[in-house]
Amino acid sequence: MVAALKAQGHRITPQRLAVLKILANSENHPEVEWIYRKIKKDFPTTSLATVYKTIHLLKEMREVIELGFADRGSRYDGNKPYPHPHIICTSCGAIVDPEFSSMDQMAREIAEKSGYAITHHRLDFFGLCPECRKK
Amino acid sequence: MVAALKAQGHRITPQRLAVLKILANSENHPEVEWIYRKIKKDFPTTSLATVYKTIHLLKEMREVIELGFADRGSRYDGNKPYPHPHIICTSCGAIVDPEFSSMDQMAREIAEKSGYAITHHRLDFFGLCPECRKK
DNA sequence: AAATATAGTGATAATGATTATCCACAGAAA
DNA sequence: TTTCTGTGGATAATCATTATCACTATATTT
Repeated sequence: MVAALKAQGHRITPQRLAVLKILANSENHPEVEWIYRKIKKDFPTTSLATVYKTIHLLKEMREVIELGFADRGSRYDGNKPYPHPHIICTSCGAIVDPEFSSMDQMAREIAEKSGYAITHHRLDFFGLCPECRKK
Repeated sequence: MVAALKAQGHRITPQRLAVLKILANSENHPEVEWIYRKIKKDFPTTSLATVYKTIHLLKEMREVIELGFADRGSRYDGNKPYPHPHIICTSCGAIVDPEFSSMDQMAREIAEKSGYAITHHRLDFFGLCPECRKK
């Protein structure tokens, strides 16, 4: 990630390094507030805005993926910065990465292996529609 | 839907009927503002809050599903109120329901049949984690 | 049909995550 | 050292959604 930042002409600041480390090392798909609190321990003067800016930067460079939700804050993943399924607890918000084989048995397998009680899912494909491709 | 509302002891008001009709008949996965504007033509005094309340109600009765986004308003589907994949234009926001067979070829098939240029996707499973199941 | 109880509506304030703004500062280049 | 641009910090602004609350409409009961 550091290399990617430098390559694009961005500076490596202590604050950025801190955000970056947390994103690269955490398995829990953290939210901004969580990252912010962790950073405050080492750099008490860090602003929340800086955390947002850094995440936004890494997101644009595709070093981090965002899991956006309408009813709560976004969650981030710097470990596997590419599309992959998630299991999300609708009660406590825990997020884990399931392993599975085919789409048909997917939900069943995921439920078994993860111990989650799957109630519903969401599968979205993003891209440009025919109209927008022309432009 | 009307039956479902009555069954749960809810009143059938003109405003609710209007929201309900729109949700049941539109193929475009409308957003709240769009629904609101359409309703204003027939019931100019309708409040935006009422639209939100009605949608929330239908969502709770599982008559409508919500596609929530972090960076824009939610979109709703009253035609197929059960989990199913979507193709979403990251430029204009157009949403369509693809048809496909297996997970492996899914993205490819969807791209071909829909004409979308798929760049990424999102597949989320929701449910209760082991901890929350105990409670 | 009138009365009553209560759910629903409308207007607006509040909320909360995220983004924009703006100024001061830091680090590289000259 | 001076300059120049990128970055950080603090806070205001934004925007979709929800909460609030007084008023109204609806369905039921009498």
